[in-house]
Amino acid sequence: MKNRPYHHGDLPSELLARAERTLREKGSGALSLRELARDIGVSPAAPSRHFKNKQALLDALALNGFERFDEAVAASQEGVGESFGERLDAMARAYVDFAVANAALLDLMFSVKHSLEASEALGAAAHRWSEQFLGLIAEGQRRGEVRKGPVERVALPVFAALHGYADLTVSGMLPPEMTAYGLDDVVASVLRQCGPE
Amino acid sequence: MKNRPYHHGDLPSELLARAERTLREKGSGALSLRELARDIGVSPAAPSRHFKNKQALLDALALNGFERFDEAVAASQEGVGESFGERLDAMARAYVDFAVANAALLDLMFSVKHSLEASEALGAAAHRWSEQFLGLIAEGQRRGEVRKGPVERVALPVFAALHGYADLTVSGMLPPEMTAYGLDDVVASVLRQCGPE
DNA sequence: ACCTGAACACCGTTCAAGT
DNA sequence: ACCTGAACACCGTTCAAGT
Repeated sequence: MKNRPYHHGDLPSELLARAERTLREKGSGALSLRELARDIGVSPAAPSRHFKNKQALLDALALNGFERFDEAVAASQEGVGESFGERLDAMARAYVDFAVANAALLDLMFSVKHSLEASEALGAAAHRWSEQFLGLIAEGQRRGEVRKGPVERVALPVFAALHGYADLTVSGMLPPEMTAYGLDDVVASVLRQCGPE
Repeated sequence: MKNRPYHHGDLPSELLARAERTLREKGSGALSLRELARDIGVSPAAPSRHFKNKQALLDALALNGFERFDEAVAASQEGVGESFGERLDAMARAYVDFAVANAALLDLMFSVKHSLEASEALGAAAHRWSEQFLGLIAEGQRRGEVRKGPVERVALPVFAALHGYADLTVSGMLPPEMTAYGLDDVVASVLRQCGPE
């Protein structure tokens, strides 16, 4: 199936793919460029042609993660009702699902230490996602289902609640029995907090 | 001042102290046992007498962090009014202050990968803090300032909002101008969401 | 009991040299 | 253009040996 034109074919994407797999399976601490190269069957110096250093590979992984996150969030809004409650619930569920399925990757995405070049692209990807979120709140306001006020300020507490719940779930700080109704409770309380009047 | 009885005196606590300093100044990635030993003026093998391996030192750091966190949260409740709003505000502020002042440490505390022996002690420390938090909510209910219901379920969305806001602040995902009123907005929205009826 | 010295197997990164 | 081979300076960890 895999056609290696000359030396390898597409080392960069195979590096990314393998890196993400070990990220998922063994955590970010266990990610070694040399091991990656070994598994792929290439010399220890080969990766450096495509990623300046290890951080560059991590940055690429994070960027890729944000893009898929954007897509997942956008997809969650398709074929769902128009009410704010339904749309928020769908988005919250997409958020938490992504977080659970990509725990180590999410950690990377929201980690502080990114190179300067990367944080530009990362900032853009994060911005695209925040635009989706702000759009949801703004539409809720237009429909009169969310209270008035500057959209960023109304959105922040909502964002904090979703992000916090996702983070708590992923880091295992939640009593397991709570995962059953936890998100429902969070969404319900956000709706209560957002309501007009 | 420092009296070195024979070989060093108190290597374990000097290791912890230095480790936390580099954690704060250069992040968790830059923490090296060998460098620590070098700075202290001790052989590379010396640390292993006191911490079985690197993870054990990280565990000890995290545990220590939780203890100080517990204290800071408890201290925030002293000399503050009795209303739920005031007490919640004080606790939220203590939470975020600690998070900002100890970003890398907090990351460690809420990180997934702890050894099994450590996670027992860590779980206990995390439990003590959650007891404080649940106590706050329960008292709010007793005073009729927080709506009724199982205290863990009422508390979870509140906890998620605080934790999420702290995490967003620390990871720099918040537009800087928002840090001025962000926490006020979060606390206000939590109060709205918690209110009875 | 506490630490040293030396060793082992591993890193990330660089750079000449090969194809 | 893409990769290899070899080297460099660093790791964490172990273990005999010293005090």
